[in-house]
Amino acid sequence: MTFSVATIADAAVAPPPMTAPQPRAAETVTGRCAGCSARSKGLCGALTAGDLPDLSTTSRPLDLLSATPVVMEGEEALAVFTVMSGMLKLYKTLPDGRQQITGFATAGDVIGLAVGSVYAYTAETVTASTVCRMSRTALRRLMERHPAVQGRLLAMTSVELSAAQDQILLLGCKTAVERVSSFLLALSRRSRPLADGTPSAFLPMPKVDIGAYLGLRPETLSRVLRKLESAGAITRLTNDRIRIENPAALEAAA
Amino acid sequence: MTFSVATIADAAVAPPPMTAPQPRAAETVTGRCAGCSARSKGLCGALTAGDLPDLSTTSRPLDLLSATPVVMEGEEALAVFTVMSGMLKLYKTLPDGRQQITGFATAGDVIGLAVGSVYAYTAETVTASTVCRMSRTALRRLMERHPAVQGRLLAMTSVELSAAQDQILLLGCKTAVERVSSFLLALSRRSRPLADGTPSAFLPMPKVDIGAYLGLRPETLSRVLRKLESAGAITRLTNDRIRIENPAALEAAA
DNA sequence: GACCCGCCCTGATCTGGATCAACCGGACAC
DNA sequence: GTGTCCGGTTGATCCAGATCAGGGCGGGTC
Repeated sequence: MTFSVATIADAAVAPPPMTAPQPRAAETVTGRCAGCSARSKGLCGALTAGDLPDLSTTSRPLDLLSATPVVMEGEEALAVFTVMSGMLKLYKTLPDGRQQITGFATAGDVIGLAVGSVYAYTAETVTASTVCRMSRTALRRLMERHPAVQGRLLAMTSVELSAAQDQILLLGCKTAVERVSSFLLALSRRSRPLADGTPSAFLPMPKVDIGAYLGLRPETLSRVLRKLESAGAITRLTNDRIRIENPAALEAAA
Repeated sequence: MTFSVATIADAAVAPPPMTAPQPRAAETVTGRCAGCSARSKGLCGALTAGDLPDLSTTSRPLDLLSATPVVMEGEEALAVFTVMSGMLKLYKTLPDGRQQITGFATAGDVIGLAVGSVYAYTAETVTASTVCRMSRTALRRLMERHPAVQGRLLAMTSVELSAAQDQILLLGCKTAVERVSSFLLALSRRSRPLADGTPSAFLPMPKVDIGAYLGLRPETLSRVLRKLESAGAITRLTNDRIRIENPAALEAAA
């Protein structure tokens, strides 16, 4: 059962959470982007403050509940979305329903860039998220007017390509323990350390999604985590937070 | 045992094969690019004939024997290379020696683009090949002078990213039969059909390399090919040429 | 010619992770 | 409260593909 992106995106707009930027009536459209927490990231980081009117008039923020599809594989690629907060999973589906998560998107990431006229993957929120929509034609016009945007897009795509190749290495060569160790290390690099300074990893997505990202069943993931814990490499603080006790041990295992 | 790229590339220049474009003494540098068989592909396709002097003065063709490394993972990324003919394998290596081939490059492909200052993968010829070298600084200058080159680079990187995500799906979800079927179909799309019109696939690389690309051992690859052959989906004409007897059966298996 | 070497193929066996099944505990509805 | 559902965990078993082992063949050198 598929829905059009616009339909879902509009229907699933969440009641405004306190954390999301809410334009006040007196606020100008320029001000909306000026106050954006993701302003320095994503595509927008390539623009100076003077260019903000170009942005504000063409982009529109959306607050989304969790489990909301934003773009659907195979549908016409009409817009791109910059993640402002929250987390999304990007995945591809085989005809028989098997799914492979190709990545998780967080603040600053851009989703929905398509080579052809249709999206190559599905993107769906895993937590309540805020994304900023820009139509494809607006993006094209922005690129023409501001060449730096194209450069930024190239840089971001190159980084993603490199990450995808790392994932190919992981899926093609590594064992279950190596995959999980690599994943936890990568997460811990993007996550703030705990109050006492030890690194940690934040896993808001369900275990089955982590498995679908690493090419493992959730049962296997659970066993590996317990193995790492009993080896003293990690401690499971809560269901979605892991403390890295021994980064060197994880490095060695990855 | 690693060698510097320049050392190997210079040492391994092959005796001029008859098929490679050979600049004659009277030929101008502009003429060299004008006669290039890969002119319309790769980066150069973004340039018009009038821009050829810019290309010819900054790029240099190299004839390479098979099994010659062109760029080495971890070495300083000083140049990019456009493949003019032949085939290269791109791979990443784990500390213990396991290798994952992330792709094969053929005419028109650009290799050596790096996010940071070092190459993220090794590229090595699998057949005798001709590549065209351009320094990173020359590429940067070319992009500044010709914005279309940056656009072309973005398009090529996006296509590669999409291909990498397909490969992630393959490695994360698919069975051995599905992987080989997908691979043969992808190859047959890039390969000319046989004289009688039936599609075919050309596999100049050793079986162990195909395996390293698909995340399979060569023994498994051999068994799967036999299985597909006895199922009537393919016929092995020679060691490096396969006739696709039943594309629909392969599609179904992929 | 004989020999060697690299690549490929085939058979036998092994194993890491998948699959199947059961259970637990927290969130939610009623 | 009770029932249900869903995500996670654990144990038992299975199997696809890895690993181990041997043999064939074509191209190269001497």
